Amino acid sequence: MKNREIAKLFEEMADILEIKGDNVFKINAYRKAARAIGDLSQDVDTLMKEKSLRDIPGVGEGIAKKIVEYLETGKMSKYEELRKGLPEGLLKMMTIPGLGPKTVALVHKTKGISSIAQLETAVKEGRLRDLPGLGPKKEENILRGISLLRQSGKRIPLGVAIPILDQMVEEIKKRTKVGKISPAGSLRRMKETIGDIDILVAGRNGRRIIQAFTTLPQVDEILAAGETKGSIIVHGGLQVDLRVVPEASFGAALQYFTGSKAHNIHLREIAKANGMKISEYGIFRGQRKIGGRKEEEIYSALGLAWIPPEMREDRGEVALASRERLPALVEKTHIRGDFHVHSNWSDGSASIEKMALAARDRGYQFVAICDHSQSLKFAGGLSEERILRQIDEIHKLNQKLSGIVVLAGTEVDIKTDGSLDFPDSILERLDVVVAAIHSGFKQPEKTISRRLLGAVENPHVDIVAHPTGRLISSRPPYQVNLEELMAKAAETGTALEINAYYDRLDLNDLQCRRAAQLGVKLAIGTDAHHPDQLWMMRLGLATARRGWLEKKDLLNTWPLKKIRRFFNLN
DNA sequence: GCCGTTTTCGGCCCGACTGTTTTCAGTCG
Repeated sequence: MKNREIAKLFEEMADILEIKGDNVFKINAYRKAARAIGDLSQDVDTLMKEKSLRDIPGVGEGIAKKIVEYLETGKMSKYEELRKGLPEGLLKMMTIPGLGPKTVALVHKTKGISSIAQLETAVKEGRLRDLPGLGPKKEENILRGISLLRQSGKRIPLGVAIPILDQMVEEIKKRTKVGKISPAGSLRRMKETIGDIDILVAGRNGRRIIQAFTTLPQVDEILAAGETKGSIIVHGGLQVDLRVVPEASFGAALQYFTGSKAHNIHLREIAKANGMKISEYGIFRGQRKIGGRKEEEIYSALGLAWIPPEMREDRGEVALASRERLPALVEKTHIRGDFHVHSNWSDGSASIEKMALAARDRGYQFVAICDHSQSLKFAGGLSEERILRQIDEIHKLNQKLSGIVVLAGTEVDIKTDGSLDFPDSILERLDVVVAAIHSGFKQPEKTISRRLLGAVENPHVDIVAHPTGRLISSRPPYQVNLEELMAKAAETGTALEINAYYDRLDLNDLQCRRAAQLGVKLAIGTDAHHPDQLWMMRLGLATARRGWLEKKDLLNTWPLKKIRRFFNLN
């Protein structure tokens, strides 16, 4: 799958054209195409063979030709040509916050600067003073941008950002009187990683609210503090922006700042084509404001159904909203249980009973205890004898507990040779068999795919856990032919997991969507090792919603009876 | 470079903040 690779090339071409001062619309066209290609759930190679590259929105004759050239020859001549004579360092300089293409081009042209290090030295030696538009403040900003880039600049997992947000919102509420307050941006869309946190507040006294915000104890640095916008860096290097708007514009602002950018541009195009204009203050026909207090007013003025934030990525949702054909996304209240938690029998830190009671407190009807299997020594994997004892213990516990059913399960290892870590005689005694790869991540695609396909074909395996093995902040996915895996899972009635652990989210949003298209059922498991981690169901649910899943697609929403039938249990 | 129930040419989202400006450019989201 070369999608990401190609997307990156176009993205880089856009950066280069920007430095060269080329037509901004052409630059945007490249960016738009790059994003669309990066978002594809199907292989571009397949699309090329089907002659349907031009069906990708934003891909026209020119870009399609470039894709074909790259897939056939491994090279893109236009890219090579643009790259020629352009130091790598210039593109790196573009990533310094506050520094854009104009400034990069200026210092390169006039001072021959072509790397971040050279830029830093030049500023410190005062060699940029004579340039137009470069005063002392700007020099200071460049240095700060460089240090900011060095200490952070990375996106953080959603599951790390959410607790930070919750704490800040509490603190702001304590310190000043605010009306409505809501996260916006990628956090509200529940994207798997967050670049910065956006908070939106309805209130009258902007200056006072911004003041309360910029003096929070978490603040490391203040980047901006105006009438309506404050921007800070908190400990750990994360940027948090807060905006204050009047109550009458709150909906418009929430819509606007939630994005995504591509989604908003799409809406604005529709508005413009129909003689309207959208801004964060409302939707207008001429001078007349026709909506803005509520988010729904923006969408309805455009003839669209309200679109859930998780879908706002310009991946086809706008067209569906115009035809009243949006999927009815699965909701929190639909969730009846968790398919994958650990106990202190393996590497969890709480007893089975504690996990069960915590699940009951969350309103669940069932929870599956899926401890590791024998090979996983470092995780305290259960021997055959111990898992039989655990099954007994779970049966006894179910006699005792009311209001929650504990399912006896396992997270059985798929070993490097493709065999499962328990014999069928054990697996057939379990309610839920979750199979997963924990070793041999570097094996070639054919080998890994064969291991996973073997697991899916085993009649006792109900769910394949974290199917790609990626860790968001530290490990790329292993090589697996997902398309083939999904087809086989659909055929055998095996579910694929949405592992909701904050560093996994595996399958991810687009993969979920593709799976559902192919008729695969999904099952969220939090992989919680402690009762305090059960909340991550929220992350798994978000991933499901971002993957456009409906109630029927997700086993967690089904009654236990129906689940048992799907798993072929009596 | 893309795109078309206004268009195959002439458009292509919109506003805040900052800094260095005396009316605006650059950057960001």
